[in-house]
Amino acid sequence: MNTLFDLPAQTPPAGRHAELLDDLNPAQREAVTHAGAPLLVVAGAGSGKTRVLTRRIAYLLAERDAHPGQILAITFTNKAAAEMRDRVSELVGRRANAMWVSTFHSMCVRIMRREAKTLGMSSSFSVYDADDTKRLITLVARDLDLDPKRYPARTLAVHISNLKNELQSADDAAAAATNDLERRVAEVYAEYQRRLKLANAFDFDDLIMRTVELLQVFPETAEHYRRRFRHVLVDEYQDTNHAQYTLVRELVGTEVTESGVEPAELCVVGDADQSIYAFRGATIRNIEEFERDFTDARTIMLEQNYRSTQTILSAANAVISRNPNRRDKRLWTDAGDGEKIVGYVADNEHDEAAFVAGEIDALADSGAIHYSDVAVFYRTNNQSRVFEEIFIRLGLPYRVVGGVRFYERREVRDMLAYLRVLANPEDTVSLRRILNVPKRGIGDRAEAVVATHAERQRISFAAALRAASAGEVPLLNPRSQRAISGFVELLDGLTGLVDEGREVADVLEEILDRTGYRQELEDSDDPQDASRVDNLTELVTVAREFTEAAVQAAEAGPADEGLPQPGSLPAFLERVALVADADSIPSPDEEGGADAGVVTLMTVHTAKGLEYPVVFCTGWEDGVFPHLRALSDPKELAEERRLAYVAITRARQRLYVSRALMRTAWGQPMTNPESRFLDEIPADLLDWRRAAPKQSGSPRAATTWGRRSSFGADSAQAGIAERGMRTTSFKGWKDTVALKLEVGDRVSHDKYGLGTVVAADGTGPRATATIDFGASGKVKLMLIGSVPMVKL
DNA sequence: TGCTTATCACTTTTT
DNA sequence: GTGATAAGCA
Repeated sequence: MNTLFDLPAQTPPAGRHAELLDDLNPAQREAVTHAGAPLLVVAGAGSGKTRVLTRRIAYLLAERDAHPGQILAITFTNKAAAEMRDRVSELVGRRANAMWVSTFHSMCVRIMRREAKTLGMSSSFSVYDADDTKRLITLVARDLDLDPKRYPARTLAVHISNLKNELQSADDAAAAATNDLERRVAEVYAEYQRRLKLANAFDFDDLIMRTVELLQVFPETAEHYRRRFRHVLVDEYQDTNHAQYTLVRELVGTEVTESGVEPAELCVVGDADQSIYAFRGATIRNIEEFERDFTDARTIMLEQNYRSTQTILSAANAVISRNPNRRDKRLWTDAGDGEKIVGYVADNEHDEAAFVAGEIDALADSGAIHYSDVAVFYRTNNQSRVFEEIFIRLGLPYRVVGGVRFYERREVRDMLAYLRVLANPEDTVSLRRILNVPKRGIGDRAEAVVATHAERQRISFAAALRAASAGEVPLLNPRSQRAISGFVELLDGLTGLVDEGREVADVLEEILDRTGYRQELEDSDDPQDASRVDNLTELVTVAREFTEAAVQAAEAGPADEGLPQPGSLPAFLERVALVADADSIPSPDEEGGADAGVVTLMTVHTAKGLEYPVVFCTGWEDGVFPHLRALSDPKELAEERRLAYVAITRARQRLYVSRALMRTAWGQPMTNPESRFLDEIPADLLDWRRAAPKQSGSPRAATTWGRRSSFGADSAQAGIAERGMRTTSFKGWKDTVALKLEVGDRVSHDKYGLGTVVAADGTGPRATATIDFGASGKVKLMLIGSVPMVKL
């Protein structure tokens, strides 16, 4: 390791750290050395973004006399944060430890732990993740007597989250509400927020929003952080939402404060073309408007790519260029054209998987690659199944990344809920989760009685539970009361262990024993429960290692400010809440050697930020990728296209694109037309290993279908006649008596593809619609019964 | 209280 | 096809 700055005698004078710059291209160098005005680095895929960021930090320390403590670098994932810290450490040595390199969320937790009291919270607050949030909203919605069909918790949660991302309070939401749903959401939001506070908890969105609030309402607090952080760097800026953008602005400051604190130096790095999280509130507005948001801002474009062949880049450029209103950017490389992109049209998803498996096998046999060089991408998680089936059959080693995560498994979450209650007794969601887990005779009825008591007495659920245990809740039957007393005693006993300072893993073991949780699983004959036991054992191991790591860290140096006692229960819970297991992705370079590694399977979203020598992009069909839900909305379609761009640009040497003519979804077969993105790849870059039958060039499947079947007025019964060979079918639509269509509606038909309603006649069972399917022509269809078509 | 059966609805998910 | 919730019954 190069520990330049730990060796004072050898520290060269300023201006001599040429090695920080000499292997950079001119644009990169400029991004590293730029000083003063806010800087936006537009970093195309594979253009050396991380290198620029880490070098810039090293440069700030070496050449511009910045202190590590003045540096704040913000990322979205812990993995990215860890990588950045490591790479800076390699350049500057241990001094890197004094920097704040963290995710938005852990940064906020860190600030809030210190400032919680200012906002009326205790610093032992819990952090609620999506699942906790949904549970609490379910409770709230039930208490407000909302019909769960009309207002599902999921929907409410999404709306509330969006509001928070826009920094809208419940009052704001109520004031702005224009329809029933919005009014209900505002109501739920207000009550949900009240309950969060009662539970001494923040949800993920709160962490950001309330930190913004803190900085805005308490200028002296804001100034404290501004004084401290003179350099703020933000990675993946295209993924920031409004709240995060505001947070950055507040941290940096926009003008000199009264006491003379200048705005900090800001550097953000991002690529609007790789923005794929709009559905979570990310807005590329932040990157597009950077120059307007920050006066005198400077923009530097990184377009030279060090990852892929020119063929791959040309395909990526061609696809992404179809997106409207985008800043033009063209990736290039001096690495040469490389192989053509291999295309394959499979009969069905099994055929597609077999092709992929066969290809991987052949490449591996030829010695050209290791399994770990290969990644298979798909749009949705359920597509992984066919690949797994065939990989298992062929004995191809693989690994699926994503899907149900370790920390989302029920048994793990149950144990964590116990721990959270021990750390924060007011954590109602966790408390109610474990109330009757494992079964101990405290049923829904008893729970409801306690909840009502809490509400009436205006006390917390925890307090009401204690009251119930002491027999102070008259409506409770004696049997339930005994059960509750037993539960309260159990918790008290466990709390005693924590107070004694027993380590987390020991406490976990005790919970597993004393609650009978482990016993119950071991006695079960459900094979799933055996793996649950394994997961719990794993959790104990994780906790054990966590404590050991903390002990070692404590020997290495003093504890960091703003963090819980290392190795403690709160520290463990924080790690689990904010770190999860994102870093479980095997990287190609770590594997190899004697071990050829495994093939990696994942969604395109998960693949962002990764790269592989060989990439299979599968399921490129309209309705799959781009996803059906995105077809009707140009904004969502543009996001799908960015997703395609991300997928393509993950590949270093070889890229495969495949689709299936027919695919089983939700138990029913459906045919999908070729993905429009396939069509957007220039034909000369593609080598079709197997093309679609009966077609030249690559006309849309919908077109072919439409031309072949001669639909006229007399085939108005098409919707019924074709039932047997129906392709798409979704339960919700199958039994619709009549699809209500109006002129101008957009529809998606199983065979004809997308169309626009040009005429609608008749009502009820005689209703018909004339629809213009573009290239497939105009078709008149009956709307009765099973219509293989959806309104978009 | 708790087990069984019916019903539904189904992207993506850094934290 | 699946997994998650809700009503129905022992």
